[in-house]
Amino acid sequence: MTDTEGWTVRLSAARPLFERAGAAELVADVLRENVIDGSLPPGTRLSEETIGNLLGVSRNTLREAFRLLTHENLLVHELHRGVFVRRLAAADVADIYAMRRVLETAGVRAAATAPPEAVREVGRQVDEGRAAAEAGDWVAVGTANMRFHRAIAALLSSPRVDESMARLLAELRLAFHVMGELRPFHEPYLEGNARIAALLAEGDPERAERELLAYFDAAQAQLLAAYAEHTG
Amino acid sequence: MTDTEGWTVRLSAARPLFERAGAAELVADVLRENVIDGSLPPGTRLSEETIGNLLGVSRNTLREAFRLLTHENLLVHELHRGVFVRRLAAADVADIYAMRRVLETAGVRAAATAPPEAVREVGRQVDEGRAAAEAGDWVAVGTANMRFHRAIAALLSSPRVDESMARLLAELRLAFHVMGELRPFHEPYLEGNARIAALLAEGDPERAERELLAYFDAAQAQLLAAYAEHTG
DNA sequence: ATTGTTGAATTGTTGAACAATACTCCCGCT
DNA sequence: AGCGGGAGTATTGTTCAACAATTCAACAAT
Repeated sequence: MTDTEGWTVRLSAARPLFERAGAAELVADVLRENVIDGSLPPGTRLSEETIGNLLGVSRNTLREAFRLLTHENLLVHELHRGVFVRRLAAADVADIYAMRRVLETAGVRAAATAPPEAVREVGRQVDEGRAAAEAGDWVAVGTANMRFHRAIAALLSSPRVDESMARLLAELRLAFHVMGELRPFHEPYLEGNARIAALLAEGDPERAERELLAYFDAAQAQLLAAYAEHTG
Repeated sequence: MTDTEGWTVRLSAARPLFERAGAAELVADVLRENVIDGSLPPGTRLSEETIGNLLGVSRNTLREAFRLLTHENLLVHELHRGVFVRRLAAADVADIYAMRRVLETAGVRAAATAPPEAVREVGRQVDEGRAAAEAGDWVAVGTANMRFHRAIAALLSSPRVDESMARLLAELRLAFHVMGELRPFHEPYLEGNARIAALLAEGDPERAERELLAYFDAAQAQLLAAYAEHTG
């Protein structure tokens, strides 16, 4: 036994692999994927019969999956009318950004006491984004951007914050579908993200926070503008 | 029509009365109550057959209720084993306080731009707590304390923050059951809460934040101490 | 004492049935 | 033509019963 202390934690880390998911969870995963990537646009009605036949599950399990996604704010449930892919109002977009401001600014302020690996992860996502941009893959730039901001919140090392952040970003993707072109929405922020990562790496959280807040204002304004145009 | 602007909000406030809650929601309400007040202690297994017969609902609706509460982090669901009242680990308690620090300090910093009514609500809960303390009702002091902290987070005027905060505090109640006596846990903080409210009212968020952080450290330490004693 | 094995109990999932509600289309009326 | 009203249809809400899959405890074997 060369390893006199670490094997228990390594085993318990592997534990999630054993708690398999039930059918409802699997169905929810599939639907979540299709909602997030836009295959099921906001407003789409999800018929129990149709989806049930499509995925080969019974109505009961399907309803459990619906309930899961409803509580993730990706679907809305109207009594006796069915479930629909959520349509975010402008106020929702603003609220999501409000909460992101809270969580992410707290993240950058915690950078000093965060594990170095967590700080490196922020920079890593900047590189991912740049690589995707050079390849012209703006969808990949978008996901790299999401991961960048998740990494910022993760500086707090709080599972609950991580989960909230993941849910907020998943919700936000519902709003992205109103943006026709992704490039003008993602490209301008590649540089800003790089600046934030650099400021964090060199230990200047105050300026990183200012930079981050500027990003929020710009991105929110841009998104809401597209929103007003799209709905009006 | 003497009322040219307020009737729409009053109507929409009455709206919840019309969208009937399904059976699952009602069952969830009952169970939530019993979990929160300790009738169903952490670790209790909730048998589908037993509870189903007890409440007179079918297994399907019961399972939907279970899922609701699982998503609120009050129950845990283990595949093929059933649902159990959540047992909070010490790490969970610490994490809950970590996220509270994030949300509530953000609330305090937003006090200047928050609606005056929201600031008054903070002070109101201080008074509630004091009144309950004089009456010797330490359970009521506890709920007033919860509402006090919810009011602080509510200074951000963000529905999503409010919901997160409500869930965190509901979770935290699971931990309170290890405290035998409530008085020594709640009484010391009445004065601190009053100071925080006063500092907010007179526009000194920096000191309010310091006071609040001191509260978090003290309460978390006290709770974790009781935890260590109880489990060890 | 540890390791298989068996069997009972519980959960997971399905399909069907019926009730309650919303939606559609057609009819009669103005 | 346009506008209600109403019957019929389609969909969801809820329950129930059955079977499959899995866990758990008791027991047997080594």
